[in-house]
Amino acid sequence: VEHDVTAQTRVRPGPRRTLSEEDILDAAMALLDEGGANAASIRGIAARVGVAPNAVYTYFPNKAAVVDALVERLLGDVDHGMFADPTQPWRVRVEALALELRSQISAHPAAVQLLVGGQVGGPNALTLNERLLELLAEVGLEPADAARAAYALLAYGFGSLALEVAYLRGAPGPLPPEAERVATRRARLTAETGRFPRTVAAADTVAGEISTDQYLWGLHRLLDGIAPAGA
Amino acid sequence: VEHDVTAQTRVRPGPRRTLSEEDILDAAMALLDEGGANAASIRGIAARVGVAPNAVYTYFPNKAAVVDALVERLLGDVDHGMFADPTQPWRVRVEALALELRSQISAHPAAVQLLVGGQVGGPNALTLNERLLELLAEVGLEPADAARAAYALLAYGFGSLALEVAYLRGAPGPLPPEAERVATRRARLTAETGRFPRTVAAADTVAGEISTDQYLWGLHRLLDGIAPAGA
DNA sequence: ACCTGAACACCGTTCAAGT
DNA sequence: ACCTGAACACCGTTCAAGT
Repeated sequence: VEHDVTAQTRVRPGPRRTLSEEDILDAAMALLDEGGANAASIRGIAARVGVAPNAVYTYFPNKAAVVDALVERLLGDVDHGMFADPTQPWRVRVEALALELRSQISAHPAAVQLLVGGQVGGPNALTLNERLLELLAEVGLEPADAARAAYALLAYGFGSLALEVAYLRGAPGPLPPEAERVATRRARLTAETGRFPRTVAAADTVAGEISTDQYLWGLHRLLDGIAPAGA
Repeated sequence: VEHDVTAQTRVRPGPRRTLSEEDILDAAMALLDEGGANAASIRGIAARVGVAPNAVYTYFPNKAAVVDALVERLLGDVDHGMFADPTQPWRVRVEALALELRSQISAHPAAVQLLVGGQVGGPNALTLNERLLELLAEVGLEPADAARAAYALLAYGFGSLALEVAYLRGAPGPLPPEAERVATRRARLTAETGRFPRTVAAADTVAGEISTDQYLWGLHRLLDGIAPAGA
């Protein structure tokens, strides 16, 4: 074997701190988007940032912590602009938040599975809940009803997201355009026309409707029930 | 080494069909309940039913198929009794279905994660959707609104379940009693009193309330919005 | 403190082989 | 058709060691 010069320049252990928590989360998110929930592995992240697998444990205690941080960062990217604007009608503000959350999270479909697995109890998650409670208090709901209403709204938004992403079955990549999703859902069902006529008909009826419109329809029915007077 | 008699009685490959699909699902469910979502592995299932890991592939093509079958069986166990009773008021029937689904699924908390990952498009899932659409049609909703309402109800129920189970953070075992869950949720938050006063207050306000009551409150607000006349 | 190689105890899945 | 052992390409995590 010839004299190996590269052996001396080869990466040696030692403090370098070329990485940051953000770098790791960036890598995790990229893997998530490219390869689905399973692709965001510690080993995959390490490979992507060019480091040994166990080096990740210098930045996060375990994989759950990475996932939590990822979800938190995602929630932190939610734009509070219109939601926080007190000059807007409260329904417009709630709708804006609902749409922001939906677009932010469904931009990374695989993250929804992580969301459901985790606690969603980090600072950014709590901040969102806090702002929502403030708004509901402004509307005139007494604390107990505001609490119940916030829970209901959260559950509905959460569930809609899960239904939307269920379409993918964990397949990697971004969500296809809404029209395509609606068409696919319908096509899958047509085989079942005999046994589930109403389900198929329902897919037909709302076929022209993008799923965001269905999402907003339900949201407003819930709001109707919560504050019927239309304060 | 002495003469090994057991070597001849040792299990040999060959057709025996001592197993059934049901046996495999039973094992998967038991592992799920005992050890959480990760415990329901192909290898774990195989070990529990006393077979080599790859023998499972005689019954199911892959792990996803096992999970799908598990979810389908869970939905098949939902009791349609009161929900199917036409003599009952429609709200009572919807509530009965909502409670049945909730109790059935939260009896196996780890299954919720599987539910979110999968399609929930099997025969039993479609049957539930079909019956719900029938009922909404009986109430007098036109097809398009019935479709939207079914979607909204499904999303809400789904999301509530996810929130309920998020409490566990994937820890194995059954859900603790509701009172305990409410107390734990509150205890976790008290550390944050300064930054999230309303969120903490909300946890206090509804602390005496079991989460099923919160679930039903939201359900009825949604129903109020869907059919305000109270038909 | 930050990183390494090596190892441990796992995964899902495939393949060739036995009955 | 149903099962086996062995293997492949993965996991998350830990440990001892290097700088």
